[in-house]
This record gives sequence, C-alpha cells and structure tokens, in this order.
Amino acid sequence: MSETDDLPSPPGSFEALRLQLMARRDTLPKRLAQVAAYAIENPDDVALSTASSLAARAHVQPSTLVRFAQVFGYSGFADLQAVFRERLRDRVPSYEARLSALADSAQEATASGLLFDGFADAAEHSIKGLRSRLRPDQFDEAVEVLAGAETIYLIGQRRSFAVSSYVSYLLGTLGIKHVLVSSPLRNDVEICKFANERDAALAISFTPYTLSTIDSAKIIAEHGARLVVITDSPFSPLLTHARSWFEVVETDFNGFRSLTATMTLSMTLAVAIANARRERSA
Amino acid sequence: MSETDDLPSPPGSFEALRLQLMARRDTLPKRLAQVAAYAIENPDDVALSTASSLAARAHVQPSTLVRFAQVFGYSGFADLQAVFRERLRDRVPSYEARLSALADSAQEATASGLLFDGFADAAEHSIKGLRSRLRPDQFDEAVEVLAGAETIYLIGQRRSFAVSSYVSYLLGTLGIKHVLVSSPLRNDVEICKFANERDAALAISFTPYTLSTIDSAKIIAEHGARLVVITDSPFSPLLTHARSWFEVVETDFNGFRSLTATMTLSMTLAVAIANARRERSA
DNA sequence: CCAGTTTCGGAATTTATATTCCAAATTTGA
DNA sequence: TCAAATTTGGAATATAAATTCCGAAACTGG
Repeated sequence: MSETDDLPSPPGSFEALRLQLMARRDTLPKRLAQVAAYAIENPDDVALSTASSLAARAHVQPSTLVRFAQVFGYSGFADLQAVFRERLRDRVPSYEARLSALADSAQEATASGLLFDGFADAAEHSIKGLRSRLRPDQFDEAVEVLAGAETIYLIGQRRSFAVSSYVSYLLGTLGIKHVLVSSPLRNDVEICKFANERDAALAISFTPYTLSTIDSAKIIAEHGARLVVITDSPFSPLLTHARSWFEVVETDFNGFRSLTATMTLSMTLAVAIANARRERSA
Repeated sequence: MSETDDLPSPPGSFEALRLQLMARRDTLPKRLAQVAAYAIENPDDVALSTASSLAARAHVQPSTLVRFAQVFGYSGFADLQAVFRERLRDRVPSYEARLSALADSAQEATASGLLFDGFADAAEHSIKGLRSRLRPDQFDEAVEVLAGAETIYLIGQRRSFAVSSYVSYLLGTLGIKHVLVSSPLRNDVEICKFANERDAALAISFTPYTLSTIDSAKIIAEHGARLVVITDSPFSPLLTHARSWFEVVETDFNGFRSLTATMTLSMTLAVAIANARRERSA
C-alpha cells in the first residue's frame, strides 16, 4: 500500500477509539473486525494481557493485533494497549465516585430513567434479601435431591415460566437430562405421568398460584418423584408435596415484582447440580 | 540467609497481600518498606506499569522490586504484579479464588454458598454496570418506537428466550398486543412475514448470536417494521437493521453470565411502553 | 570500634514480548 | 474465470523487560 494512506487519527481516549471501531466496523477485513469485536467486548482483557495471549483468545495471530493497531493510526500494539490501560486507570478510582454522582444526578433524570432506577433498586434489593435469608444447608439438600435424579422435571408458568425455561437452557448446556413441563400458557400434564421415584422436579410458583402448576407438581409427587419448590410464602399450596423448598421474596416496584433473585437462585441451582454430578462420577 | 527461610505464603488475592504488607510493614528493611508503602498507595500503578518505571517512581532499583516480590513468596515481580492486575479486572472473583480466600480467612461457608454469592455478585455488578451506561434518551427512543407499534414482535432464543417470554408475560398482563416469535428451540419465521410498517419488534441476542434470531429480525425489518435490539456488543449483526439499540454487558461468573441486567431493562421497557400508551390515549 | 550479617545498587544476563517480513491464501474487480 | 490487490499466518528478528549476580555499603551485636 502507498504511504499516502490514512493515518490521521490515533484516538487518544477509549471512547474515541470505540466510536472509530463502530464507524469502520463494516469496512474492516474479517480478522481485523474479529479483533475489533473482541476488543470492545473485553476491554479489560486487552488492557491487561500480552499480545500473544490476547491473540490466542481472539483466535488471530499476534501480528494481526499489530496490524490492527496500525490501521487505526497507532505505531503498534503497545501504543493501542496504552489507551485501554488508561481507561482502566481512570475507572477504578471513579467507580465509587460514579455511584454517588449517580445519586446526585438523579434529580434531573427523566421519567423513564426513574422507572429504570426503581426496577434496578428492586432487583438489587431482592438479591440482597435472598442473600441474607438463604441457608446453605437447605441449598445442599435441594441440590442433592436434584443431582440424584435421573430426569428433572421443570414446572413454572406465567412469570415463573421465564425462570424454568432459563433453567432448561442451562441444564441443556450442562448436559443434564430434563423435561420442561410448562409452555408459556399451560402445563403438559400428560408428561408428568411419566415421572417415577428415580426422578425429581423443580416447581416455581408465586401468588397467585397457577392451578395447573399445583396439579402438575402433585401428579409428579404422587408418582414418587421428589419435589423441590421455589415460592414466596410458607403457605404456598405447593409445599404439601415438597421435599425441600426455598422462600424467595421479590421486591415490588410500582406493582411489578422483580424476578432477579429467583433467576439468580435458579442459576446457582443448575450449576450446583452439574458440579455435584461431576463429583459423583469422579 | 539460609534457605530454610520463610516462603510459606504467596498471597493469591489482593486483600490477602494487603494484610501481609501491613502486618510486616515494621519488620521490613528500608527499601522494601518503601516499596510496600508505594504499592499499597498506588495499586493501579503497580498493576499497569513495568518494573523499571515503577522502580523509578518508588525511588528504588528494579532489582529491589524483584526481591520484594520474593520476600513475600512470589517467584518474581511478574508473579506479584498478576495479583494487582487481577484486582483491576472488571469481573467478580472466580469460584476458585473464593475458595482459596475462604481457606485463608478460616471463615465458615459452604461451597454452594460461595457459588450463590458469586452469582449474586455478578447480578448486582451487571445491574450497576447497566445503570451507569444506560442513557435516558436512548431509552425514550426505544419506548417511542415500541409504544407506537400496532403489534410488537418478540424475538429471542436460548438464554434470551427466558427474557422474551418474560416480556411476553408482562405485555400480556398490561394488555399490549404482541407476538412471541420464538419458542425455546426455534423461531417461527412464518409469523415474521405478517409484520408491516405499523409494527415493531424487540430482538434480544448475545454472542454467540443465534442465526435464526438474526434471520427473523431481518425479515421483520424488511417488511417495514421498526426494530429495537438488546445485545452485548456494537458489532452484533442484529444492529444492521436496528432503529434503536441497547448494549447490555452481563458480568460473567465461572463461565456463566448473569441475565439480571437484561431482565431488569426489559421489564422497564414493558412498563414504560404501557405508560406511554396510557398517556397517548389520555 | 570491629567482624559478621544483611541490604542495596547497578551492570550483565536471560527471558519474554512485540514487531517485521514474506510466502500463501483469499478476496476483488474486470 | 482470471489476474491484481489485499489480507492473512507464521517464522525470524529486534526490542524491551525481568531477573540474576556480585561487589559495595549499611546496619547489628559484642
């Protein structure tokens, strides 16, 4: 290439570079685009790694990183990396400061900003609440039940369906045999009749309890499978059949309850089940 | 010195190292104490500088830094620096790190408790991150697009399906006409063809992007409906067709990403759409 | 104040890392 | 479809960094 090429702009700040990357995203050759995507998604990694380890993670050659940097006007990778490091330096001291700045600026926030803040507060509060309430032994108990099962039946409708479908996704990626009993609208009661005493079920339900969720859980329990329940009250009708249960109280904001504590708990369950299985087979 | 010297403890976490430094501060030789003071006061600098530039700023020789590291049980400066870099990385400490920190602190906690704490930290961190990144104007833009639509198409598979099914539930209770294009396993492409220019779509997808999600979004956009996207990178292929988009970076813990920030954002969107509709009709 | 011991500074060495270069592969334009 | 231009992978090289080593200096205890 001729030396009259474009090297007008070695962006000096992370934000400037970020804009450039986005602007030129479509005109960049394949590997360079790959690097650009990786760099934006893992800026910390770019700041702290060596060129070769970074190259390996982004599935390119070290030399590609150097070329990438040069295309954007830097003299080499080190030069580019300096920008990412600068960002890291600034951020850490300002991290706490940003939180308080956020509180200050809440005054001139828009309506939708307030809405988001409210839901975000509710989410954080829910998680904090679950944190203080969750007892490790009850957790271990539930994991034992579910990890010992041949097939895990997942029950949850309406808002709980989001959670059970997520658990289904996680168990799928973890290679754990399971059945998602619920569809968004109703449960497949026929499927529940296949359960036996080697199986277990995870039922998730909050007030007002959906009838078919209770029915499905009951059928599965009557077929001998053990039942783990996530619910919001010790008076939940699901508990009659439960072997082990969690009380999760989601914080309410404007009449809508967060789902984050339930999601976080379920996620932990899924991974803990996989860990327990791995230990058993080892 | 004899080789039976103390090298029992190369602290694995920044906090552990910090404790050691403070404990041994008074028994350390002059230059080493000097380094210790500098390191505690400028941890970012230690993480990001080279040994020699650091040495210059702390007014010691590079070799002193190496000795300093070795006195604390590390093999050399690079080893010590790794601890400072780990602290800087924007992710919650890994499960393994928590386990070893646990061993040091002699605190009582179970393995599954640590797992839950990790996911809970990741969830809170994700929400904090979104809070600081979210711009009210982009939010208003997205709400306008979606609130103005006759029908809202919801697209999201795999992990994102949990979110879009949740949005579907919320929109349902709010009485807002919508279609859930995705099932847990695939998208119903036929349904996308019914979209027209009075409609809008909300597509949710994260790396690695599911092909049929991209296809569905494309078809809907080509039929004239406006597209709002929630994704984790400005390089997401979905953005080609997007009218408005959100970047949501979920924090990773042990290879699993939280979903809470996305859930919280989606929840806010759903309620904001309902509010906007109410204002219009009033 | 002196011998033994520890600590320190700085040059020499080793190791790791970024960079360059060129042939092979791929893409682009005609 | 083919030739020209661009892009890429990977080995070779240059550069920069960490580490070692050893003589000199500074402490320590008697």
